[in-house]
Amino acid sequence: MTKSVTVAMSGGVDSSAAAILLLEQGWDVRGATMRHFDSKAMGFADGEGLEADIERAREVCRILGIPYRVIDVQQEFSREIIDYFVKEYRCGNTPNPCTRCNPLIKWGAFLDRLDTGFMATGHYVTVEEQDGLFRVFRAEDRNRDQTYMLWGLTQRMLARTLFPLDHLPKSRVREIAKEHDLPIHDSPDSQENCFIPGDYRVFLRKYFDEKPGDIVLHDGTKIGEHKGLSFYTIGQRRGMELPWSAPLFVQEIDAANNRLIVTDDPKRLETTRFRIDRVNWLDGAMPDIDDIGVQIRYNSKPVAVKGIADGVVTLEEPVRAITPGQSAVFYHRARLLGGGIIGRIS
RNA sequence: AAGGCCGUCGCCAAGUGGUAAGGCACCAGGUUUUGGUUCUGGCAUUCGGAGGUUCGAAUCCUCCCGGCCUUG
Repeated sequence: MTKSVTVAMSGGVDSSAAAILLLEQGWDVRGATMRHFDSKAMGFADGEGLEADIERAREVCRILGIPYRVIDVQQEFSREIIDYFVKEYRCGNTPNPCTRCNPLIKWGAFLDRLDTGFMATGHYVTVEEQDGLFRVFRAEDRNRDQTYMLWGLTQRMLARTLFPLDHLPKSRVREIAKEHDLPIHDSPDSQENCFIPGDYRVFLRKYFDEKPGDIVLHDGTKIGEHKGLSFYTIGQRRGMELPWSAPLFVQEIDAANNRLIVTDDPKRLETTRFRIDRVNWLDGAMPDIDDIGVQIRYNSKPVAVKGIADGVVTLEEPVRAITPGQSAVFYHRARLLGGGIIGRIS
């Protein structure tokens, strides 16, 4: 009997190609998309946003001749992701909704509702079973690697997941889509925040009022006024609207005093320690490995970890703009070990 | 009132006769399943105003306007 798998279809090239590959491998393939928010209510125009993605996914499944359905996870998404997103900005943090949505919604509410044993996604990551554990590795096409977003996954989730794109370059994925006459083979790669059209700050204003306050230099001198703390994140350069001899970067968000602390000295953005909360290790526990690197940003190189103890990560060398609310992701070379949420180190 | 200094892009600022550097800010793109970073491109036909000298002026001269400092 053929095993069945549901491909989480985004309406894009990657998940569509994943479905094709699985079909070629002989799987009983179905397609599904999660409806995690109300496109219209969130302010997306017709032809954009989730409903448009759903129609594209539906069309792809029609062409491939596989069943398709939409699974509603709005309640969970609203509670776990949107509320969280707003709350984090409110207290001066910079949330990373994707890394939370993955374990809680996509590999949570969505996966729970599938009627197939497996789920497949269009992520560019590699998974191998070693010593009875599923281990996740960076994609061969490093430019496409998406392991950073998956630090919250567990063995239980990985056991049910397939990543058919693991060894493919993006160019090949596009070819596959084209060979099958999918209308989306040349669709653009990336979106921004999937549930917010345009500027996230406009969205935040529906939940709370932005409160202007002081912009102070690292020595405490007031040099301007900010538009509301949620307009900024650590390391940010744009948006201060302050003429200065050199670029100014956000050094700290002082939510308690509604102040934005900025600096023109990039050295001051560097840190070698940070708190880490809600840690998850893919193996179920912190692996006994010496050579651990941590990546504190989606597009950056990992830095060698000196130690992890009492919820504090110490680095071998300073890193710029470590930002509370963002994800710190641990690696051993190409292998994803786990991650956590960066906290404030008082 | 007199003497001195100064007035160049939103801010800072080069340029003292040869046809407007640069930094910041801002804007537009590229990169990117968060935010941010970063990269690329754009950004004064014009130098407080009006005249004059000159082949040619932001640069020299005259007057006016505005700001700052010093002495009354």
